[in-house]
Amino acid sequence: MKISTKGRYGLRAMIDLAAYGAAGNPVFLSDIAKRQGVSEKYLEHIFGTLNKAGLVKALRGRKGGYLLQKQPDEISLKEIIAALEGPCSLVDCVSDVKACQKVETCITRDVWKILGKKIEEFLNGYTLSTLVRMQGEKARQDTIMYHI
Amino acid sequence: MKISTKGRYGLRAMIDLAAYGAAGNPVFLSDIAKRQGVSEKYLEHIFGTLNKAGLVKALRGRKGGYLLQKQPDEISLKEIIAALEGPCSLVDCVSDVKACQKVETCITRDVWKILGKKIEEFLNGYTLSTLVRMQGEKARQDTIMYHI
DNA sequence: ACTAATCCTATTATTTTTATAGGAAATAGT
DNA sequence: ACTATTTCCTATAAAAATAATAGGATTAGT
Repeated sequence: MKISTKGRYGLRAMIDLAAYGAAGNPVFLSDIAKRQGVSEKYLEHIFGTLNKAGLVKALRGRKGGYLLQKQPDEISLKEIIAALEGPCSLVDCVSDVKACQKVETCITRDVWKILGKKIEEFLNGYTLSTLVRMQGEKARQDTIMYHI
Repeated sequence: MKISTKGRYGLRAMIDLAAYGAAGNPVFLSDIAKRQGVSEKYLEHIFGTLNKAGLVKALRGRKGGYLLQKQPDEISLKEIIAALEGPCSLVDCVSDVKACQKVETCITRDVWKILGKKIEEFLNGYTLSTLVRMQGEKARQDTIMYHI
């Protein structure tokens, strides 16, 4: 039960994009990759997925780059993770009843289903703007700590 | 973010063991495997893990089989899943700070940490006896439905 | 001794993850 | 038109994790 690099890198990249693209100007993937310490080539794939999911908008050519498709407070963590990691169904039989014969009687399916819902609700509680704000507060906290 | 077959089969097997071994008599792995529709050879591995984790007790030889190491209401889902799937840390840096350089400043780590805790708490809320009871209720419900 | 159960180690096939590589397509500036 | 710089698309591949299978060793009741 781990988040893959796609989800981890992708989320960090989206926060980066929300922070650095706030003014409405497109952000180069190369810059995000550099700041986040991730291979640009790998990030391309991730942004391809995010693009198809309608979460980012790309401008090609020189002076191109990426923009958020919606406002940071309208993009929930759930959407991002769902796009990159697939739906939060912890077992296949929750989203696809044909995945198991015992669907009707199996109690564990119910438990996994509830937990999946809980995870979704949790992720729905955070938007990109939430995270950007938290990130800012954390950085400031660190600075204060450093000066003491 | 999926539960692997080890976790899925293992949990179902533990519920099975709790239900059929309630009287204190050991249960054959072959019987559990048959009831759960899982390869006996594969279940052996899973029970090896559960054994080392101190969740089940094995009796070898003829008339052998498996017993729960503790009472069904003392075994939480969290213990079972932790034994079979590893700790509920969704990213490595939560349990191992050396896994990433950005640990101090990264806000996503905090989010994953909180979510991991939530999942743990959820799983801690269910014990084997809870699930056996729920299973029983569900079966009864189905029977009633069937008779209508 | 025989039988039936768990235990242990090795092997293997498949799938998923984690990338890398190379070029195509688009666009801004010259 | 040309060039530089960006995203886009497809293919490939190495590594790791998953999902088993196989064969025999060990244990214990009859």
